[in-house]
Amino acid sequence: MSTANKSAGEKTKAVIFEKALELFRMRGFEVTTMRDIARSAKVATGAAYYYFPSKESIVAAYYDQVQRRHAEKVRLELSGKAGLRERLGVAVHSKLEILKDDRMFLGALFRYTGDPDHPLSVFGKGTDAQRSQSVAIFQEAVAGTNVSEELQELLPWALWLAHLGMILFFIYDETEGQQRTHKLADGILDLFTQLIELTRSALVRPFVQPFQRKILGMLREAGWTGGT
Amino acid sequence: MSTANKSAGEKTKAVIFEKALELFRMRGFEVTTMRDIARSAKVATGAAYYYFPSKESIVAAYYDQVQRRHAEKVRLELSGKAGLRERLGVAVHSKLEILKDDRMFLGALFRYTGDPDHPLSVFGKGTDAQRSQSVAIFQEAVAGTNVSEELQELLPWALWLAHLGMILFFIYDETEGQQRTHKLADGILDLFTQLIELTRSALVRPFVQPFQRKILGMLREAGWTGGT
DNA sequence: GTCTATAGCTAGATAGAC
DNA sequence: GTCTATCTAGCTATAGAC
Repeated sequence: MSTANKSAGEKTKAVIFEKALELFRMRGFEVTTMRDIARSAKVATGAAYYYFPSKESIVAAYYDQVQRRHAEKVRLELSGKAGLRERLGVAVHSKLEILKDDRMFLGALFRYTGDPDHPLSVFGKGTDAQRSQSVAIFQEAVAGTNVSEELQELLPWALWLAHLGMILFFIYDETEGQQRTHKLADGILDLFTQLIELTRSALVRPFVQPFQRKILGMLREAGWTGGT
Repeated sequence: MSTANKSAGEKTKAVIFEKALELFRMRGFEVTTMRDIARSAKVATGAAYYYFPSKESIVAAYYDQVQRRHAEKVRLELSGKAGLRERLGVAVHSKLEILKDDRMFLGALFRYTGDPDHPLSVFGKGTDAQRSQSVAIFQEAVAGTNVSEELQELLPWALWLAHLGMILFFIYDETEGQQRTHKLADGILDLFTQLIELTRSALVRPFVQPFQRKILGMLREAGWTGGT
């Protein structure tokens, strides 16, 4: 990272990137222009476009960085933690911590959610790779804990989806340190964990099992493949 | 509707609106320009902006129309239907039917989801009115059926949220007549209904009740007020 | 390969004349 | 209420310096 062992180009790219984030954080995504970014990085507008084909692509690059950091953080903090609930807490809260100063422009990530063909659509083909990486983090959190095989497959996706919802809530959350989001996240994770517990209870299983089966069947019919 | 009993301005506005939808449907939202719309409606660009302050505001007007139609349709089809499951089916499927030709540009509705302050953000203050109207439709569907008071309050919001998700899925659904979405919708509504049934079963209630309470408490802590 | 300077296109949005 | 002219900003293109 930082300035060591980098070609001139990589340095310039890094400066543009950092200045862009600085402006996004200070003023917001919409109002920040590529001209502003270039000026702030002391390069020509063309240079900014040389490294980032679009303004959104800077946010995409930012999110790549977020995911690298998240993966690293989770790997670190997860070692030694065995309980499912605790592991899920690490995965979710560390993500929110990484994002904590960037609520101002995080919304740009959701801009093309409703446009299947856009390269930056959250659910689109263009973001397959990032999505898989993100799901993999939740897979890691779930792995090792003793849940059924079906759940081992389904849970990471459900958690990924839930975590997207949490990020959205996070963006809207104006409470100090976004405690409201952290509390909600804990509540949701508690629910997840307790529901999984229910799955195991011999008394309730006959009632819950059909639901589980139904949900899985439904998702498969809806085109969910579990990760292809 | 149509051309009777309208001032000149209202007529122009209607023409611009219809031509815009025509172009959105044919070519999509992004690639359609305000100039295209104005040209197609045989007015100057400025005239289009006189009636619609932004391109997105045309989609917003479209969505207002959708909700009027939806409310009407639901009121009509709901009369005589008493079962909860059946009533929910009416509410959801009629919505999808109204939207069926407009998947190409429906995504524009989700553009500002991540921007709390934008007037067209799905969860923002600027769309409070539309949101309440939409929730009211689900309230109507739930009303009369015998569910607990707490659920009477919570369900419409949950359904509204679920229906948003369904619309998103709908946009991505390339199957003939979007049957996949309709099937998924049925599956989700089945789940909703069966879970509510569970709530009533004396055998399982002791297990389910705490969950219900926990979810309500969680949502209230997260700022959910149930409709203020 | 890295970058500047500059010019130009497109399209959303606005101001002011009529 | 409608039009013409103009502004702004994302983005492209190019020619040339190093």
